[in-house]
Amino acid sequence: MGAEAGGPYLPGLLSLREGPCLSAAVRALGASCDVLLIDATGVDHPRLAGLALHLGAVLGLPTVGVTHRPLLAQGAWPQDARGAHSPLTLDGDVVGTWLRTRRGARPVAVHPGWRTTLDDAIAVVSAAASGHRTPEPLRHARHLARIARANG
DNA sequence: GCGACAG
DNA sequence: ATCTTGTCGC
Repeated sequence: MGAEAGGPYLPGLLSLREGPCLSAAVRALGASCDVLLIDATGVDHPRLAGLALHLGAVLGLPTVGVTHRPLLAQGAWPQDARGAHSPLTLDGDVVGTWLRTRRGARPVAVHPGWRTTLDDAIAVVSAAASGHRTPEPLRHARHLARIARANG
């Protein structure tokens, strides 16, 4: 599978670098899915078009984004309780939410993506986290990426 | 020119 | 992202 980056990493232009490779990879799977969990933002973007939204539009698949921190949006952290969440706003609009996936760990930023709502996003990330800060699918993907990188 | 803005 | 060091909880 072609794994060439589409360009250098530049804040706001992540989809230019990761988009081509990711869309090709998802298509290569040849399998259907209910929703794609993307390590990127949605409307929280300089042009309101983060990679989670971009990829979902290109593939025609629902997406939910989750990142360590917001790109431009801001919001106070929720209380330190599992499942607690607080809004992330950009120019007065709620574009995502902080979500405490695990007690004692800093919250993750959750972003509604292509054809998903804020509630959908929270539900998907909460269910996928299951006790860990990072959703299991993303931890698994990173694990596989490390192994692939170690080989050739 | 500098700062910072996903990864 | 990637790297290193230190701390905490299971």
